[in-house]
Amino acid sequence: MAKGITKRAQDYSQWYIDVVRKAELAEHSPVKGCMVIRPTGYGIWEKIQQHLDRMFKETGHVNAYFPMFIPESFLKKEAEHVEGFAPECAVVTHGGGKKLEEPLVVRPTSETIIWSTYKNWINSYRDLPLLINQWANVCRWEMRTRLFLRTTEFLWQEGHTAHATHEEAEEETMKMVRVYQRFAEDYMAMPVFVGRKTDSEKFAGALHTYCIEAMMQDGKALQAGTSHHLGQNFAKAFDVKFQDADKELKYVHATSWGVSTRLIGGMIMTHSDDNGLVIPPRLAPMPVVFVPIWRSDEQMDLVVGKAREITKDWDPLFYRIDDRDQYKPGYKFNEWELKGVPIRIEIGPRDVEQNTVVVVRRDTGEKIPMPMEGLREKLEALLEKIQQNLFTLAKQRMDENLHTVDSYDEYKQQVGKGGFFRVFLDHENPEVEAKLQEDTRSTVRCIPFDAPEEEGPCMISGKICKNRVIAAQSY
RNA sequence: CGGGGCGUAGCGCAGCCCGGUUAGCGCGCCUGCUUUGGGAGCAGGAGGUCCCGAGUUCGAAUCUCGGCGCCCCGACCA
Repeated sequence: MAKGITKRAQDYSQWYIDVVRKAELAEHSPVKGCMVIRPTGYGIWEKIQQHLDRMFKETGHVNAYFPMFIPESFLKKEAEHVEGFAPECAVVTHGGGKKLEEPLVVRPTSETIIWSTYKNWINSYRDLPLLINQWANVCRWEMRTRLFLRTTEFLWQEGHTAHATHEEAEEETMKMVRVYQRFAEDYMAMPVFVGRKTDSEKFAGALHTYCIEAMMQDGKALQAGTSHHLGQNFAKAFDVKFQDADKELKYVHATSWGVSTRLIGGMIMTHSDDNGLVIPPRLAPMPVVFVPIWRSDEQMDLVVGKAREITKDWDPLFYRIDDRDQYKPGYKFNEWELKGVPIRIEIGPRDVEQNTVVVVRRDTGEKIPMPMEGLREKLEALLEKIQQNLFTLAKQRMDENLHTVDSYDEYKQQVGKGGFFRVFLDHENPEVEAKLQEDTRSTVRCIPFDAPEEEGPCMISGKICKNRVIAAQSY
């Protein structure tokens, strides 16, 4: 495997870029910071969309679309929101050859344009809850970019809901972060911590933010999805009121939640190895590739013909027969491994004679001889096994790199090596968080939901805290 | 915006310090033959604004000055 990709700790960034490039997922565009998603990468995004969209609809949401341009004044209506987003906004000042009366902001997120519209849609408690999602692109002018993880423009989904009560909005916020958790774990095979963001890390304009945090192979954290309880902040800023059953006029309660193409970056850094990309079966646009092996033209007809015969009733999106004549089998083996296809099937003259094929797992490299009969069912079962195995491996890695630390000295020593740290930290004190970040370049990733109850002194200030938080360096 | 590195064929790079044949190598590409169960071999071939500009010199990819662009590491963030 001399031509593979080497995953050394100090070269982790380079390794990541190599996987993205060599698997032909994406590349930088001529416009700095923007990304061209190639067909292979976009196919994975389509699978993510497909599963998530279904989960949203199962929980009562519908899709809609709102404009990309937002009048600058809209953004300014919610004070915290504008403060949080203004520095990273792209602004359009000219149109039709003339200077615009009011500049248009290219959406960094759509709360403002959506709430200015919801105002017209909501009059009565009978209009609630309003449960809408949109698939869109957004633009954030970040200083430093990295393919999939942080690009100037990126694709995402953003849900925006309106509710009659605080409790109902809270329930929605929690429900959606759990949907993200389920998606990450069951579809991406990526275990996550679920919890609440600290006040300094929460969404600009939210009461609080829930999130899922995943651990990459270098031990760094990746925020993989967020769900915000917006309270009545946007309803008040955009004057969205409804008349309740008790005849009172009330402001609605809002939530918003989103995940982005960053998930693809998370997938890469969770599963890929030195031979390239590893795609969890449920996200694989093409789960199975046949590599026929032949010597002569007659053998080629025989072997390729047999592969076509086996697959004649199969879903064409499930597999591909790689009958390209210009490459040798060894080349194809490596190429499909680089591109992360979960299962490769080798079929040669010997196999045809014995009515068997050789099935090769991308996750373990294991070669399994299988009879041609009932192959499709066996492959489905194996894909499920691979999916489970990838999750188990990632979960093991996360558990192994989860540390419980009480002394700040020890934390400072350990945190640079990667991993998540369960620590007592007075996250209600912004100075403590600021010191943590300055000393260690790490942050509180979340205050986890599913953690045992514990009490202890903050490792920086000594103040007694009711729960441990998860701290780590992050992307 | 700070600190480091780079810019030479489609891609990856050597050459530069110490100026001097026709600017070279690997991959890829084209042609032919042999190959095909883990990245094929041989032979022939195409492909260059040496980032841009100015200067020094008989002579610049190489030295000097100025510019532009990219990558990495920080501050900011999904």
